[in-house]
Amino acid sequence: MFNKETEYALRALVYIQLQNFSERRPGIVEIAKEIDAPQSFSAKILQRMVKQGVVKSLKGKGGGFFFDKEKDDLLIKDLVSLIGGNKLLTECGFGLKHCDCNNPCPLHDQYLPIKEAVNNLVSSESIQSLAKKYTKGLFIKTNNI
Amino acid sequence: MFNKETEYALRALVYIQLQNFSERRPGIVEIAKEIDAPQSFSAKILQRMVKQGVVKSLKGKGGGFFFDKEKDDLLIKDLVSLIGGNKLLTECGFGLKHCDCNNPCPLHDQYLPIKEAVNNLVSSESIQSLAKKYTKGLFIKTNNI
DNA sequence: TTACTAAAAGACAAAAAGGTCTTTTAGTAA
DNA sequence: TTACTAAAAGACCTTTTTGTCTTTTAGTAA
Repeated sequence: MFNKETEYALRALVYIQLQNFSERRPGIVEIAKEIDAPQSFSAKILQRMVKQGVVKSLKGKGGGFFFDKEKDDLLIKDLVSLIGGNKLLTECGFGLKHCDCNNPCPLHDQYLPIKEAVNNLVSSESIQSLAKKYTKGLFIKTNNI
Repeated sequence: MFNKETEYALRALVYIQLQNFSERRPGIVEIAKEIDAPQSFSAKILQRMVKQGVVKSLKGKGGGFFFDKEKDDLLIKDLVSLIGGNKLLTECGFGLKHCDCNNPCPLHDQYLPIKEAVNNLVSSESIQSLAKKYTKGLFIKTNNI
């Protein structure tokens, strides 16, 4: 559904939030290991996230990544559009440049509800709501990856 | 939703079927132009389709691509799995290697019905059913791309 | 203030996706 | 049988995605 960058960002941010709930600030080595993603690549992605104000970081001993508690939850939709997106949300399944209800491609009728469901998913869930699913004990292992 | 290769194959095959309905066998130059796809790339893709028995071709003057009328309709699902697939159908939205109802990722519950809808789409539509939508006058321009 | 820890920056590299070009082969029609 | 048309084959190229590596900067704690 998402590209690798978005996927790693998603997992990393959920992990950071989960640790933040226990007043911990995980560092990049720990994060990459726990979410099973390449360390340098994850570092690069998180750096971008910090630059864009999505998450904060602290250097030096005891440092790591954390969310600003004052800030609103981060919707998956906003994360996705920040990184560059999910083609499912915008593009025509048949590849037409101008496909809509008035001028539909042959897949349009069946594809539209799928798009809407994806849109609904990314609009209704946030990094925080996903992290809470872990804390609610719905998942046994954090690193079941 | 699909990668470029699948998308071009889909459009090309629908166009071929549509022309076949009028007893025509379009050549690669015509096909590429009508479906708005790179000619050489489309040629390569259709050659693979011929090799795999999905569609037939005839060389020389008056030649071109055509479907074997004796054969069953080609489901989009089968085309997709032939080319290499649609990640939407198989992969976990969160990127977990082992994600299922017993061990769900935090996106699982919302993502599952989406997957099912995609599966339903590709299982219920075929090149022929899509081509028929054009012949039924649902679309004004064939090359509205 | 020194030693250590951790993020920041960005050049570089590998792999995959997407695409082009040239030559060969096969068939048709005149 | 010649000229033409069209697909087949495959080497090669470009761009994007995914990822690595090294150096620098910043902050913390002792």
